Amino acid sequence: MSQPARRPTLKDVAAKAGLSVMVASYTFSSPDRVSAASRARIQAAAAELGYRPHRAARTLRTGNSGLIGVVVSEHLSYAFRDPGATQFLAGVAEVCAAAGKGMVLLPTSAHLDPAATITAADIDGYVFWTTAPDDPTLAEAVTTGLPIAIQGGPAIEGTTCISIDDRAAARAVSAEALHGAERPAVIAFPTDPARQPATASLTAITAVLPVTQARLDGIRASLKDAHLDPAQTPCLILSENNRTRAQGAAKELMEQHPATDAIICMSDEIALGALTYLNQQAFDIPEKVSLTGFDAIPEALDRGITTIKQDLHEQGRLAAGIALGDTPGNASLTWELHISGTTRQRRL
Amino acid sequence: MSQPARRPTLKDVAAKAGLSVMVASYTFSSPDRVSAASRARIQAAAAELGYRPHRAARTLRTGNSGLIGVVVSEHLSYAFRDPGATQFLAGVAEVCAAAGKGMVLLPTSAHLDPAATITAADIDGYVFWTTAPDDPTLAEAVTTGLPIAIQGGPAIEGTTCISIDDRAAARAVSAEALHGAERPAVIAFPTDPARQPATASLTAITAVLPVTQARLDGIRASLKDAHLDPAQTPCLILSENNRTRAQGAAKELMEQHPATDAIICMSDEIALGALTYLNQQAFDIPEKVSLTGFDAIPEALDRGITTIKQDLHEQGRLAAGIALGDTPGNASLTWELHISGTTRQRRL
DNA sequence: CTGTTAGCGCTTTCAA
DNA sequence: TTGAAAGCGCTAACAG
Repeated sequence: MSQPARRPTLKDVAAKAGLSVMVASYTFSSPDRVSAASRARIQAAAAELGYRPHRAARTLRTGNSGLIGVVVSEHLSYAFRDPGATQFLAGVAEVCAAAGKGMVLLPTSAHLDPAATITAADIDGYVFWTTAPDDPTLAEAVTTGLPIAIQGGPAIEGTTCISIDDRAAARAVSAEALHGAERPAVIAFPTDPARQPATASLTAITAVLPVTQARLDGIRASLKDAHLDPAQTPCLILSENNRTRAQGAAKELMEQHPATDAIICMSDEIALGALTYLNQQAFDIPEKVSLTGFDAIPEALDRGITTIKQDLHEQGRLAAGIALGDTPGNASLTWELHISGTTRQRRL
Repeated sequence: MSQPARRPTLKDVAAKAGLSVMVASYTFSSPDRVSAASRARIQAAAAELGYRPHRAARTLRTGNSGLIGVVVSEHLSYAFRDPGATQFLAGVAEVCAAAGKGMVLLPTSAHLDPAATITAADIDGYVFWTTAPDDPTLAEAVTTGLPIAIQGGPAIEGTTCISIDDRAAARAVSAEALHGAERPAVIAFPTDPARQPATASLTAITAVLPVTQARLDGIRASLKDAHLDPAQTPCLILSENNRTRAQGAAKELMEQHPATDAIICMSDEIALGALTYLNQQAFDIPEKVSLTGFDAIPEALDRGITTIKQDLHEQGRLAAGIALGDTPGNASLTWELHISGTTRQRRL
């Protein structure tokens, strides 16, 4: 009878090589401490047995796991739907891959205990995608004392916030939408987790996510800059950052406010949906209606949307670095106004 | 002097509650074994100390980690770029979230040791996204003896392949493209990892990925069904499943073969790129040129592309279930031909 | 229902 | 350069 299949351990390897467990251990963790001859014997034995280091045992002993935890909002699957999140996470993935680290997408949902979530894996650091200041999962993560990077804020003690100045950028891009406009409107991100779609006056709105709030503030500022009244500016709040919904919202907007001559969209995803509707209806863009987005996703650039360029991919790389233990440099993140075909020229 | 901060252990909790370690352990793992009174005392002590179970220790002891490993091709960031992968992974994510399991995206790249990759985390099962039969990472995963689900194949001993009959589906959708066509062409996925773009006759092509090969075979079969010659059918091979590249390929195709009257695209992503070009050039679709895709991603449905519906999201759910230990049911996966505006009507 | 004992596989510590 | 011992935090297996 052969032995029942059992995963070989260092002990097995050592026995096979006729050396002590420690020589085997050193061979994998600090090869230089071992003589070349011993090293070779251990390696041969390991190969023959199909030995593989046991990660959990190593983690238990050393205290780190080679994994970083990524937390993306309420629905994990959102990570694969939102184009911004997607770009950001691709950057995170790149750094993890280069460092040979794994990336754990942590499940989050209202009915899961945040503590359980955060503990669900042994993790060396966390990356959060845009969340609310009172996110319990975030609070839980902070108590671990591990490095935490948060894209888009909130800026919280014990974490590193990776974010451009959304307020300034939103102000700048809105200003482009507002050239020659008298009756602007806004299509906005959801303002709270419940995600009720709604229409309101711009002054009446506050948002839970810092990013959303900052962009709203920027838009309000640019309205004032242009001597327009936020209280008179309709704002459609979507239930999701999604181009199909945005298309519906644009329809609703133009039917209820047919004189609208500028649509400020809080993201390119929204702008793409609005653009589809406007094109279908053969609105003259930008002459009759101007349109702006935010984020400069490739498709928006292709379709000539005036928007804000920010490098979410690079931000992902940065965030991953911080989660892996880089000391957070104070490199302030840049954005750039990308003026294209959906806005009217600045009058000289 | 206060104690140096140390993460509290079960022992601390037990001591504080004046009970044994095991009562504390049971309180977390099988609460029913413990009297309500003890449970309450343990919970109170745990809360006060900020106790959190130590995952690695539990993993070391029990042998499972609550994590599943996801392997996506060469570039991890591809997981967040390809719309098909994205739908699939959203499904995986959903099941993981519901089960309270984490999802580890394992880094893979040519210069990383596959063994290291597979070992990079303690994992209870694997999900692979479409890979090649000789993928060394896959081979390594198989040696672990853990459950493995592979979307799109290869179908390999020791794994569960989650896939529709791509050949039959490709044959069916191509047949739609070919109604009334005499000079068809194909725009195809990359055929090998080196991903050289190329143009060739359809007969000359073989592909590394089973999915690609099956779709090619199906297309060839439908050409024969229609008494057309695969050897006369140009096939453009892309370097990436990407609509921008597909748009360029469509341009190249129509410039070099202006009489082309049907374009069979291996995915909706490709079809969307081709459609953009054809629309720009004001080709009459479907009268002058018909067009088909594959996968039924939402945008393709919106734009009226004739395509194959398959539920990648559901396949992701299935794959996750298998990786989490479900016994692979033999539910054969279905697909459905979705006929829309980009193909000519079948002649009666 | 509660407690004791042993040990998961590895690496730190210290000694040879 | 190598080795023996100890123990990381937890839970399976068995008593009581």
